[in-house]
Amino acid sequence: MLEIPQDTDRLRRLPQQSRSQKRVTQILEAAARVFGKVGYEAASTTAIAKQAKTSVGSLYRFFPDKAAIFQALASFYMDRVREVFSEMLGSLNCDLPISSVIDQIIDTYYDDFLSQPGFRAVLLDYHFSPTATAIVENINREIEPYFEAFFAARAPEMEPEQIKLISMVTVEACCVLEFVSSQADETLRAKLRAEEKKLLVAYLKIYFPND
Amino acid sequence: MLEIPQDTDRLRRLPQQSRSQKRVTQILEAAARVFGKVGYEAASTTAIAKQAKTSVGSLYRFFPDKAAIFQALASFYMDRVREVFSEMLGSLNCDLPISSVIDQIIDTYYDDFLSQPGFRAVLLDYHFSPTATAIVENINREIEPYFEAFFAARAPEMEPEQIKLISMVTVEACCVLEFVSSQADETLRAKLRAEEKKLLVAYLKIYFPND
Amino acid sequence: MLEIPQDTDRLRRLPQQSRSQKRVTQILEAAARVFGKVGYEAASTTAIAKQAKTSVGSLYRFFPDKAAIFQALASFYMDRVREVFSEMLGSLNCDLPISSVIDQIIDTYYDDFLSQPGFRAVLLDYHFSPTATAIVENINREIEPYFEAFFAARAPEMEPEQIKLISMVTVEACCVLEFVSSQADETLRAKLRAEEKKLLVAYLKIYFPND
Amino acid sequence: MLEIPQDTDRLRRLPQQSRSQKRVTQILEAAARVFGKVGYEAASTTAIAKQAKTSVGSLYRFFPDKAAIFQALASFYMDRVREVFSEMLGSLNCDLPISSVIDQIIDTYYDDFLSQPGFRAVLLDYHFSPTATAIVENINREIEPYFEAFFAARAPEMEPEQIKLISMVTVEACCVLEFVSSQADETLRAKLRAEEKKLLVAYLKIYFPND
DNA sequence: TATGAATGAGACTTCATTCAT
DNA sequence: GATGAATGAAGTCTCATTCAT
Repeated sequence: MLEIPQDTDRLRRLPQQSRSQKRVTQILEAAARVFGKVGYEAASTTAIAKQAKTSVGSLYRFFPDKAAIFQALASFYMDRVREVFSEMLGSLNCDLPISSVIDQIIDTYYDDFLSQPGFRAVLLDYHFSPTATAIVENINREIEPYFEAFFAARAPEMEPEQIKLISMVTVEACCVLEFVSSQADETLRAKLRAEEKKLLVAYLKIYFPND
Repeated sequence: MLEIPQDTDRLRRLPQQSRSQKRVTQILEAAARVFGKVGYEAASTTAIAKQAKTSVGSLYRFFPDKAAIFQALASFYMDRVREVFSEMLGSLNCDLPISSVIDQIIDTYYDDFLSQPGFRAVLLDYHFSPTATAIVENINREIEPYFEAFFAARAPEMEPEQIKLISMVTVEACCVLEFVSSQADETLRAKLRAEEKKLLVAYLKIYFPND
Repeated sequence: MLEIPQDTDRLRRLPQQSRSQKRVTQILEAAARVFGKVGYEAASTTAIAKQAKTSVGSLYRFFPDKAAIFQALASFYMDRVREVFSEMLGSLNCDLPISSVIDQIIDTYYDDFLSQPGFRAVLLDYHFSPTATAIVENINREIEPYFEAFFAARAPEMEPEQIKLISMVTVEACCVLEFVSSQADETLRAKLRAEEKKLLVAYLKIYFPND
Repeated sequence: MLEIPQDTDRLRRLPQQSRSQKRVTQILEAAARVFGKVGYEAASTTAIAKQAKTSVGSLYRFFPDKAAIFQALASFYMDRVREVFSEMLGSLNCDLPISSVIDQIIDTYYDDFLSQPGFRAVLLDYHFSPTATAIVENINREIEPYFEAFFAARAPEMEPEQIKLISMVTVEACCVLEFVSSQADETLRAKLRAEEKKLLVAYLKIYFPND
């Protein structure tokens, strides 16, 4: 649902897709696929172009170099993440039990992001590709502030530092099963996801026992 | 303690290291450093050879190709992981509270494995490098059986499938903070580790409330 | 005065420049600038089109390929050179001392031709660009006949071969300072030009001592 | 005689040509040929490697990039020019008539340098190739000081500035026929060279009438 | 007819792998 | 057995040229 295509609800907002925008989108989608499959370093611009059903030349009309494609992809995801999380955590009914919140968040994060190989590639390559590291801010870092706000609302008396820590753990814990489940079958994935929710809820209950 | 060097207790035990073995060890250590710094793809065999203070030629006497080095490194870590975990989980006093067990396991896993860039590289590249993926079995999968045995001993009546699931989650959860903390400072790392222990213990208490 | 622009007296004479002719002129001017700055090989057709305030597409409507632009530019210069030299050497009063003739010729050659980067580019690239070499006749070769006629008039008894030789040397000598002076400042350029005139006059005095 | 080969008198001086030195020499000779044929921009590193009967890989072991090859070639020629001219002008008997000096100088300059396509390439590309321009000092500028010293010895009372000017003209005049004669046949070349000597001598006689 | 996006051959450069010394 | 120079396939990127709009 969050694939980069132009037919997304989210992207439909753009007035009308000019030829260029369509091309850029094609390339980013292709890049997501290729990076997702083999990683940044092993991804060749030719392969990306082929996936995008264009030529290298066209690709280079839009992106100065390979790193820029990665960066654009990362930026795209960051924007989506920011959008989705801010909307989700902002609009939550404050009386909702934490378990419901976690339920929704994990479902969204998995379905919209972690399930996409391109997103996973950005997450992983961040650790290595010198360019990538220089360019991409850890995407997860983007999400933390939303959790902080959310937790602060629940426990106004809690130390900000404490809240920050819990938020970090929460965010990271969201990725946990990503790595396990990447090769698992559908049924197992579902079970694992359920477990992950339990994991996170159990943890948060320590700090927010009444929610 | 788990650095690959030949001065390890473990390796020194070998009657006496032949010249070849020493050379292989050097190369693997070098590979761990280089893979750990730039990842599999960006690592060059020349760089590894230089780190190992040998020549590419020598390197290729021991390993047929770059993938083989990666594989050997992964195997090495797997063996260590198996050793350490089997020893640790096997020797645990069954009356030990789960929190203590988790405490020890996480400390060991972090200090002996995740703190090593080479180990992290294997973990990350496993997702991409086509060769690597083909070659390396998910290291974590190696650890699960030990947890299964451990949990089965605690809750003999539990469904094997259930146990398997809990083990998977437990193993994965051990990696959680790896990614967060890689750039964090010492103090923060310590705090995060403490949180991670809470996270896992809270989860396991669901299934083993009396431990 | 010899810049290629359409506002030249020479070109304005054309009944009225068709749109096409104007466009061709623009392109050639642009080509002169770009070739003059970076040379034939490094000049890109896009850069030429941009300089000419057209599109590559339009450029290719008039010229089949890059080499053709170079050729056209060279032809243009050759025509100008032929025009100017024939006029100059044809209209000279035969009683004029050789030094005055040289004076005028060198001034004209420098001011109208060699000072133009485009002309220099043609002269230099002639030696390399395989296409260019195949296409362009040595421009200087165009000028020789005029000198030959001129010298023959002065020394009717001289061997034609001898005259040919002197003409070649004369023509080449005109270029001499071009290369030195290209980076020199105004004052130095003037001095060098004066010396060049002396050089040539001294030489010609050998053969035409009374002129 | 000044071709870059290792069998030159000049280069023979090197104690013994190691494998590397031989390879570098091969590459530079090849570069001289290729640059000489098509110019810097149009010369491909592959073509140079092929000419040198090596692989691109080897070429890049010795030179970081194409520009470096050009630079090395230019440096080589500069060194030779400096050597040859300093030796020649330094060792000249001061009583020698100027015509003899010019005779020898022009012969040497032509036979040892200008006849070599590689040398001509360096001379020409100096005007264009941005890298080349940045790198190479105009070789001719190297020669001027030797002429200045030489002329100053002949006419101690002459203004230094005047001497500088004459030297510049002399050096440039040496190149004159280079361009004409590059496509001329043997006989014509000889004749042109003789004329060039006359040209220069006639000019210098203006300033040094008694020599 | 004018435009400039698209194409893809080919240039430069790197690096896994081989092999002569 | 050790070394590291040599090789060349493959990757990134540019630009002459074409063609749909």
